[in-house]
Amino acid sequence: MQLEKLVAYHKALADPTRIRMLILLREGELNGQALAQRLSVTPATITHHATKLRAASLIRERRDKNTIYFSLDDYFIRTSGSATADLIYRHGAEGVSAEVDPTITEQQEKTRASVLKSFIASDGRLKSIPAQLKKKLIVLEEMVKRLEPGCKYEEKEINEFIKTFHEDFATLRREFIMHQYMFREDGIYELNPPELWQRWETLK
Amino acid sequence: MQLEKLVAYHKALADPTRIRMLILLREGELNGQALAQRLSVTPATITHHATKLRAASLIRERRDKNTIYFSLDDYFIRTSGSATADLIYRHGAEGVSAEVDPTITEQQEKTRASVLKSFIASDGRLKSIPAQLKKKLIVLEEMVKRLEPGCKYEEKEINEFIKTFHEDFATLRREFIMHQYMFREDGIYELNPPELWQRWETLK
DNA sequence: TATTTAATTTAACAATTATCTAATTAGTTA
DNA sequence: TAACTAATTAGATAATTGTTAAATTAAATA
Repeated sequence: MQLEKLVAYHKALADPTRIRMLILLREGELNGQALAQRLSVTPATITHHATKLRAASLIRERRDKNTIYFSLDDYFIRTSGSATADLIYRHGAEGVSAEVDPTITEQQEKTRASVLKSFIASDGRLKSIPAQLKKKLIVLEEMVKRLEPGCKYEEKEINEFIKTFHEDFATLRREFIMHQYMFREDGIYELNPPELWQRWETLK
Repeated sequence: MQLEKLVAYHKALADPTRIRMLILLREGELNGQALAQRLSVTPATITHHATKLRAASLIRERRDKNTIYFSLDDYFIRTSGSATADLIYRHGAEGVSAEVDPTITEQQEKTRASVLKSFIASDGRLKSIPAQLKKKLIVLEEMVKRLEPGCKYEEKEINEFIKTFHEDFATLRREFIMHQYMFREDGIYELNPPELWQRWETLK
């Protein structure tokens, strides 16, 4: 049955230790003992979790002599719009001390300007929502910069804000969450720190 | 912490009763007792699950007199590429007895032909992978029709097959799975029945 | 063959969770 | 106010699951 498979997939991702395993594997393959050490658990625990991750096709294994190396299964390649893949593939920068200043080259700035020019009308409203991820992120970031960091917004306020750009507030509000520009808790919306935003500069 | 939220989200979807709640709600709002009856559990159990789904922003509630109506939260709008949303939003047709024959209008067939013309070269290979979902589905379906129903393929075989169309076999193989053209178990790939395929006819 | 190394299995335990029944709360209506 | 209805809470139970220590397997090497 289809349902069981879906449940199994979510169960596989419904445990902090397993998610942390995936985050570690993002940087390359690791063997069982290394994982055990990094996660402060025993090798037996790693075996246990690896079994579940393997069943959900989230990891692969490779044997070299006595050692088994685990790695991410390419099923798990970054999907635009999957918060899970997003967290895992992005987590690297976070762990490595200070935030890298996202320096933007002249060429990138040119791209940005041209995208904004083609999607934002003279009255400041969106002509359309870009379908291409990179362009969409440029536009979303531009919108979100108009919001106050640390300020809590009601859903209605966010809707009104978005409607000054485009009538389809539901879609855009969802994109804000999906690409980590904002988070929502109990119906209240708030800006994320820019380090969490999905960066268009890193694309294509 | 970011990790906890992600785990909570997957936990929310890691239970068959909760998934079935979402599937039921796809057709419209329902109150607690109705849900309890449809799922053959007690109202108390519904309350229990509703609490978790609400915490993950998957459902909303509306009160009318004594009755509380549950509905899908629009956070949960169909995302291209989410197997979960896919199952839930598609499940309707499945439950309702026989498969509806996907009749294709003349106009749709025209669209299809034109898409195939622009993306498939004269030697049968892909010029590029369409970025737009509908076009992508048309092309994927065309490829997948070349595979044998019921036949089990090794990953290597699938890779070879895809490479006769395009060098990026990893991406395309993943798309096959994601859009339910194929399923994978223990590294073996097999065609899904066409009723499960994501239909381009229903889009846009 | 004996030793070493890495991973897995087994058995046990604690924590979490899905479910129920029974009691309670919140809101409506007579 | 009392009676009714729908949902929630509380408490109990059974099943599942994360973790560990100890025993076992598998492979490599001396």
